[in-house]
Amino acid sequence: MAQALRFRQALSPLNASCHQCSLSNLCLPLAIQDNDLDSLEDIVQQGRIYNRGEHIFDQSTQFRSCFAVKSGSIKTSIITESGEEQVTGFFMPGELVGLDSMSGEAYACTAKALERTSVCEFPVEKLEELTGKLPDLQHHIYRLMSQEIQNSHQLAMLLSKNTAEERIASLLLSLSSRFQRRRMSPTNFSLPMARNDIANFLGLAVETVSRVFTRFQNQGIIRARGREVELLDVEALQLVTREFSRQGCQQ
Amino acid sequence: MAQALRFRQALSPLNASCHQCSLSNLCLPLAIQDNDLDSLEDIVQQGRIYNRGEHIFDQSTQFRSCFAVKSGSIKTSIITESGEEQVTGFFMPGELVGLDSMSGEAYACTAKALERTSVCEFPVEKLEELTGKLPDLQHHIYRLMSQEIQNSHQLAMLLSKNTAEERIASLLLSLSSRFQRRRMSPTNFSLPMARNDIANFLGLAVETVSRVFTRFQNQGIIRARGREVELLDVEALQLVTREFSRQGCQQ
DNA sequence: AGTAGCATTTGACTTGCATCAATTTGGACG
DNA sequence: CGTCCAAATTGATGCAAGTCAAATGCTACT
Repeated sequence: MAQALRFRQALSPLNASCHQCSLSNLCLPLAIQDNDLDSLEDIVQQGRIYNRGEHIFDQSTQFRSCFAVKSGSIKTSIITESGEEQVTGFFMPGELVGLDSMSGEAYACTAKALERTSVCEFPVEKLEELTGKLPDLQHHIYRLMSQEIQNSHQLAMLLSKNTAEERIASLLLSLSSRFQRRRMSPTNFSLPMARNDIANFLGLAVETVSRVFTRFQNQGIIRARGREVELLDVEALQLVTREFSRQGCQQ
Repeated sequence: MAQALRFRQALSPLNASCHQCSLSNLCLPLAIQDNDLDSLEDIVQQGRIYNRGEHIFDQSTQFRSCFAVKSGSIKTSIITESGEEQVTGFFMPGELVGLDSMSGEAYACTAKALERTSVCEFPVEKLEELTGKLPDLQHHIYRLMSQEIQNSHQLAMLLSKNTAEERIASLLLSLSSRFQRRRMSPTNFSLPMARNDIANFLGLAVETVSRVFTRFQNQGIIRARGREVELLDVEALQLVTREFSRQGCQQ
């Protein structure tokens, strides 16, 4: 019986060790030596499973850990005193949530499961201790945080310079490439988030998102039924995201 | 002669050691023990002085160092292939530039001196080595990077949810508090950047920035002559930034 | 299976800000 | 000290996207 249990644990994606985890090369690419992975594994806690809509943490939670998404997906958002929400990101398997909270006592944002989601938990205290010992791991964390800053700058650029169509095309392409990284279809996937979240993330009204989706559909660029999306013409999408820049060139 | 030179070095703000630097408690707050400061000082290079408009680095420069602003100010921006510019931040004395570039080979943005500006240079390789040895310093860097992510999220929120007036009020208040941190007047300062940079940063047209400035002036909230700004009614400004939220509350 | 309560879509109308155009101001420099 | 060019201001107009309103589609729950 104990044998059977151990066996089950080894196979279940939810309890997979870092070594076995199919995401380890996303979550902790190259950087980490095999024996370093052992040390990391010592501090990783298998997080629980969250149902759709459940909070992993919110802005009143004391900051304790970062979380790697194992399966499912998470949205992070800032909620202002007045209840306004600003979605700051969507996180898919292999991506790390909580890096923006490494200053301050409480989390800087609220993280909510968009669907049934499982995570790995990295207690920061132990993580910092470990990165002090493993230069490669430290370097990797720096990279991830820096990447997070860049992503956010890209978002700011999108928000300040691009039209609704361009923003949505960008998001679709971003999702596409992230599905591809996980060896899933880059052209046929189901959106983990609601139209509302897309709109909020991209600084648009829901109605506008909806309209752009149907416009893209009428142009034969995508096919969308609810959350199911098929990218029919990726090149056209890429063209949309660059439309603005091309105009800039012509001047 | 050698004596005289050493003496000059010790006093000049441009060559001040970290111990002597008046900014050290901004740039490296509390976190750093006194003897740790020695180690840090060993790796810090006294950067040169940049004239207004000079590049500290750009997106084609190989990433090598982060820079702390000692005097003057810097603007960072992303320049797209098509020449579009998106200003991503303004950096004043005591603030650290380049954290967004810690992934990748080249800098993620372009940094330009807004006025005559001097910097300290931290070669990343040595910095990473040092943070591996000094947990407090490592923690501090994590904090700074995390703060940078949060700032960028705040900017995204500003861009996606707030009106022109709210954005500009926010910027003025941000500058105000940063001047205050440096023990300078929080109500009477001169903008280091042009209207153009403000507009770009806030996702507005220059004309709009100009109009909002005069509107604020007519309302008696500020007084502005070119780059010289006086905040006459800080509370009113704060009220402007919250106007949106208040409406949200009323619903 | 039926219903309640959201999420999404579609249409009609409004508006804040961009754009275009024309001055005015101001700083650098011979 | 005047000249020149870039920065800033001001005015007039148009449009992309927001808002309001209503219909339809989902999905979960009893």
